[in-house]
Amino acid sequence: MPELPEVETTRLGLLPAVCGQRIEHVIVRESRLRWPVPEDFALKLSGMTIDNLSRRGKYLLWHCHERRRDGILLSHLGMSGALSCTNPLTAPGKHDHIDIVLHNGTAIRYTDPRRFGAMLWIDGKAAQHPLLDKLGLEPLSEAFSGTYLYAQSRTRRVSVKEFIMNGQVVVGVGNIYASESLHLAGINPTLPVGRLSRARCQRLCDAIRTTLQAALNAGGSTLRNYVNADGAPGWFQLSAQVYDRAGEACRRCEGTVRMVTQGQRSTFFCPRCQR
DNA sequence: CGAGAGTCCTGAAGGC
DNA sequence: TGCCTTCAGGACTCTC
Repeated sequence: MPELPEVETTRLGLLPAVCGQRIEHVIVRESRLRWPVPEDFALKLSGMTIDNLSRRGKYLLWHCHERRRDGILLSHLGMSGALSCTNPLTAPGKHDHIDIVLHNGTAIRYTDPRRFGAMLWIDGKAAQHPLLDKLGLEPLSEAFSGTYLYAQSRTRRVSVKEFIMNGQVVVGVGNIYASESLHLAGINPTLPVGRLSRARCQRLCDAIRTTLQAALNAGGSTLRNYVNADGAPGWFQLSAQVYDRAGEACRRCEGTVRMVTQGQRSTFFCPRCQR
């Protein structure tokens, strides 16, 4: 499932293929995504030139313009979505919901078996949208620090794991990387976040950075059907320290990895070296 | 406002 | 073999 590193990998893969390209037409085969694809979606996109592809959290922002019209295509991969470059003549599969056909003859194909993803259109130049307005800090930005985590968490009673997965605090830390980051930081995921010391918040911040950066360097991770923009599967999960390893030996100490449920999500951790 | 539960969806996995 | 049930998971949305 795409987490921030996968989304960034997708962005980097698509960037050279779409930048400066005019959109010839758009085919919407299935409009029932996370939110219904608007009726006029294809119409709004047609004729637009893609100027840039940026990312905010796990959202991709396709900045477009026409003669006297600007807009942003906002896309999200949900948990099973993928964007790939393809020949538009290639027969679409069962879950190939949208094709964005470019002037150069290639198509950006959006595939998403579970349809948790999204494709929306924002009129105008400003990246203002209810979905973007309340997002927390980018984990790889300067502003994201131990001090920030400490300050934001003082009054909160949720567990540290649920806290770092809250997109209004920090974006892009999904279920896999939350477990991995906490393991690296040596912090028990069930601790109430409001009780973490300054020093531990700093360790956690560093661990989140390190974990996401490592995944980014590796080209994104994958579970089951994730495919990046070049069609190559990632491999980060092969080096997971705790995720999906319940009952197995901790890779850092003599402990055994345990699974617990937090906020209806599974968490993996080593009770021996995460306290 | 914060916390917790509910919701969308389909493929994989397990039980019988 | 095949049907049925359960579960996972991002993140918005609702309820308390």
